[in-house]
Amino acid sequence: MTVFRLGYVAMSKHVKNSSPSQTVTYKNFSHYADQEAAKNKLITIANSNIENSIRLLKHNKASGIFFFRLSSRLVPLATHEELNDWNYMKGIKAKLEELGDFAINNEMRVDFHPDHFVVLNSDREEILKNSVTVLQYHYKLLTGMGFDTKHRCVLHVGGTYGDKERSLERFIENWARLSVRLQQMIMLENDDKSYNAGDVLFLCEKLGIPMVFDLHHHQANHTQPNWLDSYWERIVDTWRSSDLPVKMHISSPKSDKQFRHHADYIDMKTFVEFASNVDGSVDQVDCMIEAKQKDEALFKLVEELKSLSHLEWINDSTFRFLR
DNA sequence: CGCTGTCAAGACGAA
DNA sequence: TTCGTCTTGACAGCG
Repeated sequence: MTVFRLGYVAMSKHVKNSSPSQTVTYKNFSHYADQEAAKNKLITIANSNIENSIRLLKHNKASGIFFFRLSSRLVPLATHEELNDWNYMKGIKAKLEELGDFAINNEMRVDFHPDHFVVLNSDREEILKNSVTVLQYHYKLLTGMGFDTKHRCVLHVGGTYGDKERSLERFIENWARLSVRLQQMIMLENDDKSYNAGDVLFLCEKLGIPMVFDLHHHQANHTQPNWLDSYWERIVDTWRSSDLPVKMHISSPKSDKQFRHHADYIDMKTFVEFASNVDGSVDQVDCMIEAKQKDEALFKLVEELKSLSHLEWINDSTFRFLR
C-alpha cells in the first residue's frame, strides 16, 4: 500500500504576517549612500524571512504537515551580480541552523524550487553563469541548514530556442559543466509548454536525475495522454538512487480558458483518481500541493478526503487506501 | 489606508 | 530587432 503525504508551497494563508519572501529591489538598494548599512538591512530582512519560515514549520507541525517548499527568496539580492562579493552567509548562519534543526528534528522534507530564471540549457554563457550562481546560493542555504543537499531543488529544462532536440542536447552538454554537488542537488520537472514528461524522462534517465512529475503540466502539454502506462514506472525508477520518496506536483486548472493557471484549490476527485491509479506501485509518494490558497487548499483537500471511507490516516496530511 | 504602478528575471511571439 | 506579454509577490508612491 502506498503512503501519500501532502505538502504545500512557501507561504501560509493561515499564519498572518509570515512572509518568507520580503525583499529589497536592486534599484532601491542602490540608492543607499552607505553600502554597509544597506547590506545590514538586507541581512535583517533575510533573518526575518528565515524566522518566518521557522514559524511556518511550527504551524506545519501543529497541523500535521511534514512536507514543505521553502521560499527561494530568503536572502534579498543574494544572487545579484553587483553583490557577488557579499558574504551574506555570515549574518544568517545562526538563524539558518535554527531552521534546519527544527526541520531535521521533526523529520520534515523541505526543498526549493528556484524560479524559472535558472536555465541550464541556455545558449547564452551569461545566463548559464547566473544560473550556476543561483544554484550555489541554494546549496549554501541547504548546507547552512545542515541538510543533505541531494535532490532538494526542482528545476525545469529551460527554453526550446526554436529547436527542441538541439536544446535537449545543450542541456546535456551544460549539465556536464556543473559540479557534482550541484548536479546531485537537482530534480527535473515536466513543464506546461515545452518539455513534456517524455522529454524530461529522456534527460533524467540519461543523466541520473530524479523526475518530479507534474500532473497538471502533463495535462496541458503531452504527446502521450496516458501517463500511467507510458511513463509512471519509468518516473518511479528515476527515484531508485535517491533516499527521498517519489515527489509529485499537484494543482488544478483555474478554468478551461486559463487552463495552465493554478486554481485556488485542488479538485479532490482528480487527485483521488491519480492516487488510486498509482496505489501499490511504490512505498510512498509525496504530493506538493500547488494552489493559490496555499495551506488552506491543503486543509480543504484533507477535509474532503476525510469524508471518504476507504482511506486510513497516518497523520493529518498522510494517508493510504484501505484494502 | 488602499489602490495603482513598479520591480525583477528569461523566453517568446508580435510588430 | 525591438517591444510587449507572461508570471509572481512585494514594495513604492500617490491620492
